Amino acid sequence: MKFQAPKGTHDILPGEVERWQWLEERTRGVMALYGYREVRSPIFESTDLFVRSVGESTDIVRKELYTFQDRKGRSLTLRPEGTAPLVRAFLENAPLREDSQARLYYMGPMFRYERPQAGRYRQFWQIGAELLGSARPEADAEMIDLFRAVLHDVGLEEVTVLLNSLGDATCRPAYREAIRAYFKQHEGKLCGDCKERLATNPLRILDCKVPSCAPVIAGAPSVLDSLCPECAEHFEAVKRALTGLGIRYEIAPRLVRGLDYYTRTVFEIHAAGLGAQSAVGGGGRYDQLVKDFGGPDTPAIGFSIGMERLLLSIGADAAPAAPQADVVVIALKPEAGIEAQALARTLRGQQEAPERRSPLRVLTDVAGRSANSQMKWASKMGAKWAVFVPKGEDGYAVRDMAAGKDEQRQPSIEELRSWLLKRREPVESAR
RNA sequence: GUGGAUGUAGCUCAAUGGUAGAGCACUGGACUGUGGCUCCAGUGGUUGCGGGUUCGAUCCCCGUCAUCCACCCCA
Repeated sequence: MKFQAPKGTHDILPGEVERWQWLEERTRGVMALYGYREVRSPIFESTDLFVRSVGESTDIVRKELYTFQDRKGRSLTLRPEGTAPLVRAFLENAPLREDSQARLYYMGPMFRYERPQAGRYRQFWQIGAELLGSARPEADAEMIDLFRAVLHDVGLEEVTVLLNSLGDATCRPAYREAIRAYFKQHEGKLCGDCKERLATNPLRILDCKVPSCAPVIAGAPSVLDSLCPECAEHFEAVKRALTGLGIRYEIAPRLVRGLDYYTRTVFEIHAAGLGAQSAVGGGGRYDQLVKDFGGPDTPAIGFSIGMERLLLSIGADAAPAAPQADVVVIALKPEAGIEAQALARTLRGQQEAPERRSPLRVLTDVAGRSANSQMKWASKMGAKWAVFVPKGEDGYAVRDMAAGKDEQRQPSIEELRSWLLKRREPVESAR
């Protein structure tokens, strides 16, 4: 074959796409319940937007961006995450700032140049929500509650919420130096990657999974012990709020996220069945980002969920093939093809006024197959009825496919249509 | 960027150093206007791609591309 989908991308086909549509509908429903409104931002942005927000030393910026130049030489990048674009949109569009607490969400593809594996793709989909304008712990709690609500709505209950605080501009630099000094002392016992991190991003060492690093990490000072009083109080208040909402969590002092803009609260939610990539999503507070972008002082918090991972964790059982048609019009003779097509068109009722419309999904063969084959096909399409043309002397023959019996003939098209509509079952949404 | 496994019909898989087979699917038929079961027949593959070894490779070697898994990191 000449062409194939680019590495790390994939097509979502009928049979699978129904699960996506279902997830999207459920998510929109939950977002609406919490009063969040959707923002659809561009899929590419100025490269600087990501470099300056996500951070120059992060892996995402250093080696995972899809960056290109347009015809005027501007450097653009396919978005690797959704928060920075949304903050940009927030600052660019005054209507988003009307409410002192803006509740926004997005849903769409993100792009990162990485080696694909289970639950990881170069184009992947995220659902994200952002709450801008509140520094209060209630905002943190609402975010995590909303995250859980989305998972709950699609049936994912068995999850672990990991919670940590990274401090703020007051206490983090000191902690960063403390940890650098500590690991410097034990540099000899660290793995090669961690030796590099010592220079680039010492906090990341805390997250290392190499067994030989474990003892050194275990002895490292904890972020939580070095929080300034304000950050410590905020963290305590967030924990109290979560408890108040009945949300269980685990404190994860070594949870460090891969984007530089986070301050104070960070969290991840993990689920089973995802292979090595067990996080269905994560997020955190970013109190400085809006200001860094030149906007007003606007504390904010957000999260993102990986849609592939979410679908993976709630089970890959393919949805039963949804019926594709209610009615199949069968041409008994090859010459009846056009008559079949015309009847199908009328039965669909698409020409009717919208308020009178109750369309039947109607298919008819265009491959010129035998009546026998058309019947087999009608079964496969899940049709409830087969209607035969040409019309007989006493009307249209109708067969109930499930019962396997022929119904009374319908003298005219109008009677045939109302007969079918009367017996039509409501279309069930794919699950 | 690193490591391991894999790559044969639409799908799931088999086979042998001598120019590939099954099941399912698909098409037609056995069924006197009409399906689901059963049966019969048929379509369909330059064995991922490119080189090399060999009289000859799908099976051996090298490269490459892709997929899967793991590392890194994250969704």
